[in-house]
Amino acid sequence: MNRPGLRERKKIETLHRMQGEAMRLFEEQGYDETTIEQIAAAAGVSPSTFYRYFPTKEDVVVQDEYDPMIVAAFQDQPEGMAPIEALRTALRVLFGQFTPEDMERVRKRVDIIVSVPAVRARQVQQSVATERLISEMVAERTGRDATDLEVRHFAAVLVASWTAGVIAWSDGGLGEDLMTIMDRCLDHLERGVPL
Amino acid sequence: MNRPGLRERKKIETLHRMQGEAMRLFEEQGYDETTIEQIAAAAGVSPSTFYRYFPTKEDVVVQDEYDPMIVAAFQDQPEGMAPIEALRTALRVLFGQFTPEDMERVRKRVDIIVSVPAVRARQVQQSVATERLISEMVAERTGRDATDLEVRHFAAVLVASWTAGVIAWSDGGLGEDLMTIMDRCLDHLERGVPL
DNA sequence: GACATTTTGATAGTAACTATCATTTGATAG
DNA sequence: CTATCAAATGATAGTTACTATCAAAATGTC
Repeated sequence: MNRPGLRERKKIETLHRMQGEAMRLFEEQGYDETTIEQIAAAAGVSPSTFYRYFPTKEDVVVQDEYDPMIVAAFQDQPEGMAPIEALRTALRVLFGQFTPEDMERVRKRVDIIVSVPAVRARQVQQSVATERLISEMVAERTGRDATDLEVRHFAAVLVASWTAGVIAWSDGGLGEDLMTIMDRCLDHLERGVPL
Repeated sequence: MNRPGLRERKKIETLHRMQGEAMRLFEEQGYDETTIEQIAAAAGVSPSTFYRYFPTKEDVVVQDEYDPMIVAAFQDQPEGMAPIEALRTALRVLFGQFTPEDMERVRKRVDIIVSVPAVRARQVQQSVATERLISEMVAERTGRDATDLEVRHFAAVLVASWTAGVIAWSDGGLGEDLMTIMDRCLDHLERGVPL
């Protein structure tokens, strides 16, 4: 069996070091004021290496490994469960595994995503991929086609709901925790967003 | 009263010429393969002038004058009307004023928005502004606060629904017209996106 | 026609990103 | 342990979007 190996371990370590140093520099001097050269230098690598790990500067903030976890948690839910309910439960399970440090990291990232337009834009590109993922999972679950208007609409609206929740959580200070806000958003959505 | 004047007329003309030439070049040789220098040259202006009209290359596709029209049409709707219904009607009114040529132009723009990630990202930044606009209009109408979670959630989800509709329309070939698709999306949303 | 103001053009510079090739480092077989 | 191969890194040069600044031209006003 393929044990991790020094090579792979070093790569992961380098990746995390670059992300860590980048976040530190962003906090200290701002996103736009930080160059890739600085990030690379702080992490002890060349700019070339930076670009091998992150296709764009924005990715150093946006990139994470949560998507496959969500997919797994979603598919763990029982067949008969309604899609929106399955997703809610999946998120609950995922958050349950997060340490407070994880949450703090997420919050810092979201802060930048919300406040730097270019990063937010990049995040949205990610969301498009997530939408497709949801469309496919939901299509499989309901026996519909993934290109069906209502399936795609469901995915788009759900991602928007989720995003709105995260943003509200991030700039809402320490008011409520993320899951509570998410529940309120999903409830509101299920009722047809009445006002 | 301020009559248009030669100066303003020329500016509008220059703006439209740049957008027109840009769209032509994008169609002919692709978005990424077209430089701002080329667009400026084709429109008979300097690159400096291009940047005075459009802050980014993406804006030449994304920028339009529809937002204020939507706001106006929305505020024309009777007080008592539910927000989602008022918006639906406002859109219907707006589309009614569009010529087939307008629609063709919109479709070409949407094609690029959907297919070029950078442009789509820029469009999303616009959408964030639109969300805020909707939040404020809805807040005024319902007597709530514009920073209220449910108000912001409503705006976010509504913009997502609308966007999903436009995208489906754009790559759905000549199947249905935009307003029909929009109606289906808004209906689906009002019912709580059941599947 | 003279003057003020707005719009444009030209120039130089920064930084993100790409492409390419030589160099180093970790994995592997003998 | 060494020789060899593959993967990862570094260095270099170049393109292009975008910024800042100042001089020149076009337009509006008296």
